[in-house]
Amino acid sequence: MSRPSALHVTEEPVTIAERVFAQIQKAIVEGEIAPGSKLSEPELARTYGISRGPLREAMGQLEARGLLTRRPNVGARVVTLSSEQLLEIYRVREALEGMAARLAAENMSETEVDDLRELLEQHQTQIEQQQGLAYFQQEHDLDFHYRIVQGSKNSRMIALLCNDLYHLVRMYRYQFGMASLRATRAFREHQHIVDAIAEGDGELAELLMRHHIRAARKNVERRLAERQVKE
Amino acid sequence: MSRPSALHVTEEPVTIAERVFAQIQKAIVEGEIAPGSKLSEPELARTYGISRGPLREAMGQLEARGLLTRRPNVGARVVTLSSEQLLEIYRVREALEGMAARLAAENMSETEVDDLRELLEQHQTQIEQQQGLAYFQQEHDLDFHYRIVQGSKNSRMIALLCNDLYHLVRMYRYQFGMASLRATRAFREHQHIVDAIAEGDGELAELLMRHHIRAARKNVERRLAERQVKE
DNA sequence: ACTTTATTTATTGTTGACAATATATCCTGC
DNA sequence: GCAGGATATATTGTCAACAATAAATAAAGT
Repeated sequence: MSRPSALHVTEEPVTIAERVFAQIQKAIVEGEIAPGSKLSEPELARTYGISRGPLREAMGQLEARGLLTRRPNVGARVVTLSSEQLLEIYRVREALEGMAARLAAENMSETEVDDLRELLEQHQTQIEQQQGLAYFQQEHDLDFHYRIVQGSKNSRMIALLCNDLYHLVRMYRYQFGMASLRATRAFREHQHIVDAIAEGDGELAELLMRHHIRAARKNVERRLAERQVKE
Repeated sequence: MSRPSALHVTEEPVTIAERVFAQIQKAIVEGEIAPGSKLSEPELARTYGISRGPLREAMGQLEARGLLTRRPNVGARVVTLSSEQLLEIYRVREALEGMAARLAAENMSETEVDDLRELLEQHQTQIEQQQGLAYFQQEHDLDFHYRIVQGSKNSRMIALLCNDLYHLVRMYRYQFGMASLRATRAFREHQHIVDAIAEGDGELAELLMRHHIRAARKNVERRLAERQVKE
């Protein structure tokens, strides 16, 4: 089962396992299948109208993506991403996205940079509509970070972040509604990153991106600490 | 099928799929199953004495690890890692291992650092026996980089590098026999990295590690260029 | 009433068979 | 001899059934 991607070529046959993998992934990320919940193969097979064979294959891929864990003879359970794990992911993101920004500065065409600026304009409109109170990243090509990673032209990095980690991050966002409350600042940081990329300044792009992700991590840390005090 | 790890707890049941996954992974990494070769399910099932169901699950996991690709209705093929892809992996490694070294400087205990120095002593003996001509990294706990990543205590990073990428790197080494010819220099760099970690200097540890990986990448680039001239 | 043991039920892991698809082989025409 | 079409064969994807294991329930003991 090859990994489904957003740029799926429609002539290529798609196995049942691949289709169901995408459906279950979406259901998990969006919380329709709750974190921590036990997955029943017979039930899921009935729900999707397939046999358990391809369902198990789909579940294997979901496990490989970190969205669920499986224990032999016991079954599969959707992950509950602890705050420690979320912070771990931010460390990985800092490293990888920093490097991605550096590579994007080297590899992105002028057209691509223009497209990215246009995306930021859309984001600006969005922020204004929310009166500077929130900055949501939408999926895939509408997500600033996703676009930078694509701009790195490093397929391994793209696979790690866009196929794996970003799903986990989105899952956490659905769960805890962690819209960025640093909207205007985050937006400005995005703009600076694009400026550095446009100038082909890889070192600066990396520095700015790492700082940006680190600030987001610290923000998450702060909010987790606040929540802990509340409990 | 949970990911088999080197620290496998023996009381936990191991499915056939997990067992065969490990066997096939080893066979692929060590070149026993040649890069580029087509995998036949009936043949592999006969070889390992199992049915095709768990074999397919194992192959799904191998695909998730990047060791093979699968096309619907066509079958699976062991990857041939191109030089571009190898260089991509070095970029990812530079980013992740740099961050891992930083985290190791924060998280490793004195005992762990001592153990690491001891490993380096063994490595020194090895280099002397080879008259400074080669510096092989052996598997897992005997591999310097593996140990640093473990020292990061970041499970996500460990999963990405130790469970995924390092297998690919080892596969390439088996294929092209790319023992490090910068033995004494690489060894000295390892020592400096450990020094920085021992001092708890995360920034320096990261800088040194990144430089080390970058030097290795440039070395690979140079050798690929030389080989191209030869052809 | 609570704990332990035994039994039942449901689920997970595996197998072999069938359907669908691709590949290999054979045949015909130029 | 080569190209294209037809046929045969092998492989891949899926299904349903069986075996093994864990969880749930019931029964027995204290």
